[in-house]
Formats: sequence, C-alpha cells, structure tokens
Amino acid sequence: MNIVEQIKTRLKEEIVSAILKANLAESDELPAIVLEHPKEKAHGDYATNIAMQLARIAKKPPRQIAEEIAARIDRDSAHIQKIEVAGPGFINFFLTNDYLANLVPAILRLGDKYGETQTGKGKKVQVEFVSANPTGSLHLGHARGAAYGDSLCRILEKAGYEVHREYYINDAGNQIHNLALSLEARYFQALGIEKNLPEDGYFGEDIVQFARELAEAEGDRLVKMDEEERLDFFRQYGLEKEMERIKQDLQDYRVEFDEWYSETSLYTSGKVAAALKKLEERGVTYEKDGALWFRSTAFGDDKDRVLIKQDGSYTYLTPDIAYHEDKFTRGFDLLINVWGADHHGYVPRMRAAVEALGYDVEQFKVEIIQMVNLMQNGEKVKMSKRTGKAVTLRELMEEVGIDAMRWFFAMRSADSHLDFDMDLAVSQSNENPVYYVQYAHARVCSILRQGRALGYDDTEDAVLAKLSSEKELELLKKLGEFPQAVDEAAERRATQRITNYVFELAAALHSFYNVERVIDEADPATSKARFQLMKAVQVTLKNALHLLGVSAPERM
RNA sequence: GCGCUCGUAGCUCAGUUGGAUAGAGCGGUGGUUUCCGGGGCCACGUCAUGCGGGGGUUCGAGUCCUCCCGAGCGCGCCA
Repeated sequence: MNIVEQIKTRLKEEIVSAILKANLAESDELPAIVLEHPKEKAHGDYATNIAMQLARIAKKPPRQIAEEIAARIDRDSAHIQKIEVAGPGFINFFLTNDYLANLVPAILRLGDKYGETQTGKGKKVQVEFVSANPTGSLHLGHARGAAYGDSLCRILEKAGYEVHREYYINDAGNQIHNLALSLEARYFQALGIEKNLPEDGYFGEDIVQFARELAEAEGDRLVKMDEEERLDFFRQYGLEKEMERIKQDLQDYRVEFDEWYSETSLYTSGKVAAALKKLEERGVTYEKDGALWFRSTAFGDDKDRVLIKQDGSYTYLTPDIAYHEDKFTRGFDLLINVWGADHHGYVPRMRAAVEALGYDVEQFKVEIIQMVNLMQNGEKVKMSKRTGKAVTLRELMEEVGIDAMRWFFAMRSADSHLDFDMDLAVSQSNENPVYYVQYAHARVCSILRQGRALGYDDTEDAVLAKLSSEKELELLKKLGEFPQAVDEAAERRATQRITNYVFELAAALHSFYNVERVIDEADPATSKARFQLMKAVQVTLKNALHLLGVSAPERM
C-alpha cells in the first residue's frame, strides 16, 4: 500500500472507532466512510461527510454528531494536526506533514514502479480495441480509439490488472471479397488492362500501391490464372498487406496488442457452430421466413436479430457472438470493448447475446468513442489535402506528431465529441498542454544534470524534513496523489484523469521552481533534499506520461 | 418516428459513489528577469440570468428521475 493510502486508511479506522466510542451507530449500520480531498485548501487535506449520513441513524443534528466524532479522534496516531467541523456538518482534517518526507525515498526506491497499485490484483481483463476492417488505412476515428484503448490498458496494468489486448480481424465476409475484387482490378490496371472496381469496392491509395508492387513482382502471371484461384490469392495477399500496414501504423503509434484474433478462425475451429448450438439449446432462437433468428428482444434489444440468413450465410453478429463466448471461456473477469460511435446501436444486441449465453452483463463493458472533428485555422477539416480522402492515422502522425496525438486523444473523456485543434497540437508554445508538461520534465532533467555535476546523487542520505516550504509541501502532496489518480482512471476507465494529473503535477513543479532554488551552494543540506525531490518529480512525470504513450524528453 | 451519446465561462473542456463559495487551459489586462531552461511564474477580472429549459426526489443536485429544446450518431437477412 502506498503512503497516501496508508494515511487514509488509518484516518478512516480512526473515524470508525470514534463513532463507535460515541455510540452514534452500531458497527453493522455504519455507512462506508468517504474521505474526499476538498477543493478548497481552507477545508483541510481530507474531509468526510459521515456526520450528515449518520444524522438519520443517530437522530441528532449533523453538526453535533461531527463535534462528538471530532472530540474522540486520536490525533497523534492518525497524523492529524487540526480538526474542524464546518458547514452543514463536514469534518475537516488537517494533517501533519511528517509523513510526506517518506514519500521521496519511497518514489526513488520504486522508480518505474511508482504509481502501481493492487486494486486489480488477480483480475483478468480483456480489452478489444481498434479492430478496424483490413480494407484500408487507419484514420482519424481509429486514431482516437487506439490512443484511448492503449492508454486504458496501460492504466489498468498500472492498477494491478492482468490485461490482454486484442484486435479482432474481420477477415471473413463480404468486405474481404470486395477487397480481393478491388485489388484484382487495380492489378489489371497496373498492367494496362482495363478493369472496373466493384461498386462497393475500396478505392484507397494503399490498394493501388499493393497492386503496383504485385504487377512488378509477378508480371501478368496472375492474369492467366483460374479466376477463383486468382481471387483466393488476392484475398490472401490483400489481407496480409493490409494487416501488415495496420500493424506498422499502430506500432509506430506506440500501440501494442497481445493477440490478433481472426474471425475466420472462429469458423475453422467450429466455434461459430458451437455458439449457435448453445443459443439454440438455451431456447433463444427461432426460425422465420427461412432464416434463423436470435430472440434478443427477450434481453432488452429493440428487435430480434437474424443469425443465419435465407441464403444460409451468417450475419456479422453470429461470429461475433461466438467470439464473445470464446472470450468468456478464456476466463476473463471483465471484457472491455472499445467501439466507434457509429457502432453504438450494436451495443444492446451484443449485450443481449452475452446475457443469452448465460454470462453476467456486468462483466461486459463497451466504451463508445465519440467522433473527432479535425480543426485547422478555425475550420473543420473534412478531407486530407494531399489525397482528398479521409485523413489517415499515418498522415496525422507525420503532421502533428505522436506525442500530441496521444495526449490530445487521452485528455478528453471518450464519450464526448472532440475537436482536435491541429494548430494547437503542433504549436511549440505554452498554449499547447503537451509541450507544457514535456517542458516540465525537460526542465527537471536539466536541474538534475547540474546537480549531478556538483556531485549530488539520489541514493545518499538527505534530510528530507528540510522540505517544508509551502511550495515543497504542495509538490509533495501532488506526487503522493499519483497512485490514487491511477486507481480512479482505471475504475472509471477515464484516461483524462491521468492527463489532468500530469498537468497539475507540472504546474506544481513550475510553481515551486519559481519560488525556490534547488541548487544553492550556500546551503548544501537543503540542496540535497531538493535534488531528491526533483528526482522524484522526474520519475513521477515520466511514469505518468508513459501511461499515455507520450514521451518524456530530457531535452527539448 | 424510435434508440444511444452529448449540451458547464468568449473558445476547448474537467468536475471522483449526490456534498461546502462549480474549476482548468486558451484568449484579455497588469506584473515578474543579477536566478538551476522566461516555452516559466504571479495577480486580476471578468465572462456562467449557477451547469440547454421546466418540474421532481433529497438535509444537500452539474451529478439521480421526468418532460421539453438543440446537436451528433445509429436504427439492414451490411460489416
């Protein structure tokens, strides 16, 4: 348990024991003690509203209850300097600062591990994200989903969860057939043979390029091939090339996956048939108009859904149900799906399927990633200037940089629409939050370099009680909040909790820096303590930025 | 028509299981420089008829319920 958690736990225990001592409630009717971190500094380090909650049970006015509790708290054992009863019955706790001195050595000892918590220990989470069809380049919407999903995974891991990152490849079905036809047409065209793309084909530059490479490598060998054989080839080839490109884009974007799960494999392994059989056995299917239906309305969906079409083929839903059945049988405690906003209508039927298969819907979460508007010169950018098509992930990486993208996509809650300001993202100025926080890190590194040149070091004994000025204490408190920020971000699946934390920590650092001097040769004892404080800030900033996939440069 | 999401300062957005005087950045104004990185810091104020509007639940509502308005998206035997 980290230091701040220890302090809070101790305080809660002390509050409970005070309530019991005052006979305000029996232990079995006691509500959970909530400690909050008041926004107003004048309200102390922690505050609890327990007196208001007890008003009904104890049948006394909240303020009187608060006074009775406050009087019975053992201040010394809970590191309390002062207790105040305020407002309608809040109890405000002002802590002594002695515990903060332990924070710096703890952070230095933990290093990269600082911020890790035990919250998710023993829980297996599977996160499925991006899962873009392998029929073209990743673009803007995928960029947001990838940034969010990857940061979420990193945060969950930091919070102790065992995380499995997965990309579902839709490598079966119509769209792959269309990909093959499109590639075939482009290949013929590359050889100077006229051939049209199918109406719902894919017109991307990527396919033109693949076809050109193929024409160079293979000449007209494929033209002479049997048509069915040829389409098979193009299906395989197109899929391979598209996935290769997607994987490269994601890797460059600092997004990693543990598993690339093939839809086709669900068919070949018999999992689709097995899932269908399970649904039939559970009595949630029926036949109508020559098709097989899933009675999803029995589980809250708007209408029933087709599983097997009249022509005997499956709908998209069917293998997806098999996929989720498979996820559950792999023993995950929680499944998180990150989907684009255009798929939100699909959520009720998938949830219905999860329930119909006999699983707890609470273990199935869908995070909807809202739309992104690219803004440039105050106007919406509809299409790429270069290609006239949708703006790709690759183009954005080249134009605004990975750090800015990862930060901007993580900094807003996923479920609200986002205006991505390209001008701001590329600006190297204080308007740009990602530069602001990276600058803080670079500045600290610069101080550390100078300290080391004077012989300071992280491991020597320093009198950390020297860190007692207002700015130092604020900075220490902010450093101590990191594990809690990780927990909250994981719990709410809210990446913006981390960007906000990093920003606050950077601000606390700059604010300290302007008032206090770290390296002062006239006062080596204070300098040593502050040097270690700076090292702790550097470690924490770096760890927090790492959760976002944003680099922590030592120089800028 | 139905459903989902959203509506908080001039702009872009935070706001933890309902809690005290609703915040941040940017934009604006004024300070700050013999100083470890001035890409910083500090202050001000706006500007919110108090969180789109009305009603309700509650000791207490931006947060929960309900109705209305507005925006986006979705409503296929497509994927």
